[in-house]
Amino acid sequence: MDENSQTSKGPGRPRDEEVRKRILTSAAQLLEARCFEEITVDAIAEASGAGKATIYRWWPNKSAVLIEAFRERIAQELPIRHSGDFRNDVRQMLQDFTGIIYWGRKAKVFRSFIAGAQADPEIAKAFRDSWIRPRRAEAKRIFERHIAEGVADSHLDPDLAVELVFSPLYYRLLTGWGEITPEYLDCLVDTALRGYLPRT
Amino acid sequence: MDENSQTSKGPGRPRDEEVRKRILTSAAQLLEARCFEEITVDAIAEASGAGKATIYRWWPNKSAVLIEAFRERIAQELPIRHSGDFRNDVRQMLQDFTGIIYWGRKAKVFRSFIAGAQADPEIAKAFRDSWIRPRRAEAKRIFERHIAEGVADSHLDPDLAVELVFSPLYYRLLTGWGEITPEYLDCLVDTALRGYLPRT
DNA sequence: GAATTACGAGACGGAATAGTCTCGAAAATC
DNA sequence: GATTTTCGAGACTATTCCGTCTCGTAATTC
Repeated sequence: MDENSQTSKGPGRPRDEEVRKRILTSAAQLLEARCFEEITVDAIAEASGAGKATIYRWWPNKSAVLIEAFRERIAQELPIRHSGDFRNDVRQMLQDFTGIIYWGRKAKVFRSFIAGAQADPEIAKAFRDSWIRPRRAEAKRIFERHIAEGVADSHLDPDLAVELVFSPLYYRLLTGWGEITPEYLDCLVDTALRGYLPRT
Repeated sequence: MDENSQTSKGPGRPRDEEVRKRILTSAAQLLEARCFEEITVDAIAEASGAGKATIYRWWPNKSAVLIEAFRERIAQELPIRHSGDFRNDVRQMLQDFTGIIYWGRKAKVFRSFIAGAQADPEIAKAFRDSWIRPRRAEAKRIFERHIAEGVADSHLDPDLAVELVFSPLYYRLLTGWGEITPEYLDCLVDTALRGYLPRT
C-alpha cells in the first residue's frame, strides 16, 4: 500500500510491479495444491522465479503473501442470477457457491484458509472480510428482494435465512460428513424454504 | 489395543496403565490451550511426567496420542433430555451442544481438530467417528420421536433436519462470523422449525 | 538371582523452514 | 558516470521438533 508510492520517487531501480503479480499468482496456485502450513516461502520464490528477498520486500511475512493472494486471486466475485422464482434463485445460488468452494479446483484453498483461521486471527479476519462478507451481502439481497415481492414471508430475517442455507455447505466441506451432490442441494432448498414461505 | 495383551504375558516389568492415563490426560489438557500443531511431544512428556520413549511405546506418533486423547477425554457423551415438547427438545439440544463446542473450555479443541482434519484424513475420520456420528445419532432420535408422534411433519428427513439446525453452530464456531448467544439459538430454532411442522 | 521389559530423563540425529544477508547485475535519478 | 535501489540466486543463521537411542533404575518371571 505505502510501498507503491515509492515506485517512482527517488533514484534507484524502480520496484517491478510485474514481479509482485507473478508472486501472487504463484502463491494462489500453490494454495490450490497444498495447505497453508505446507507452503514455504522458498516454494513461492521458486515457482514465481523471484528471489526470497524480493518477496520480503513486498510483504512482511509468509501469511501476508498468502492472504493477499487469497484476496486478489481466489475470492473473486460470484455473479448472482435473478430468475424471478424464489426457489430457483436460491437453488442456483447454492449451486454456484458449491461450484467454487466444494466442487472446484479451489476447494482446497477454502479448507486450508478456514483451517488456518482457527489459529491465526489475521487469517480469520481476511477470510471474513474478503470472502464471507461480500457473499452474504449478495445472498441477502436475493432474499430481501423476494421478501419485498411477497414471495417470502415478511417476518423472515434475511441474514438468518442466508446463514441457514449456506452453513450446511460449510459443514460438509469441513467435516467431510456426506457429499454435496445436486440431489442434496435439492433437498436442502426444499426443506429450508418450507419455513420461509408466507404463513397462510 | 494389541499392546494390552502383552501386559501380563512374559517376564519383565509390566507396562504401567497409570502412565498411559496420565499421558492422555495431559494431552487432553494441552489440547484445551494450544492448537494441534503447537503441541509438541516434549510438552506432553513434561506435563505428564513421562519420558518421551514411553509415549512412543504406547503410540506410534504424535497424532495418535492426540486423537486418542480426543476420543477418550473430550468427545464424551452428551446426555439428551426429552421434555416432550418439540421446540423445547431441539432448543435444549442446541444449547447443550453449544455449551460444549463453543462456550466451554474445550471449544479450542474442536476448532483445532477440525482445522487439523483439513490436512490429515486420520484426524478427519477420528473426528467424524468419535464426535459427529454419535451426536447425529442422538439428535436424530429426537426428531424421529417427534415425527412418530405426529408433532413433526411425517415427510421430514430427520438426518437433514439435524444437519440444518446444527451446521449454523459449526459455521459460527469456525468462521467467527457472529456470536452464538441464547437469543441467536432462539431465532435459529424458530426459523428452522417452521418448516418442520406438519402441513395444514 | 538371572533375564527381561518398562520406566524417567535427556542426549542425539536429522530434517525442515522462516527470515536475513551477501553478491553481482540491472535499472532508474541527477 | 556516480549513486541508489531492486532484482535473482542462494548461502547463512537460528530455531524448532519428531522420533530414536542410551543410561541407570524399577518391577516382574522363571
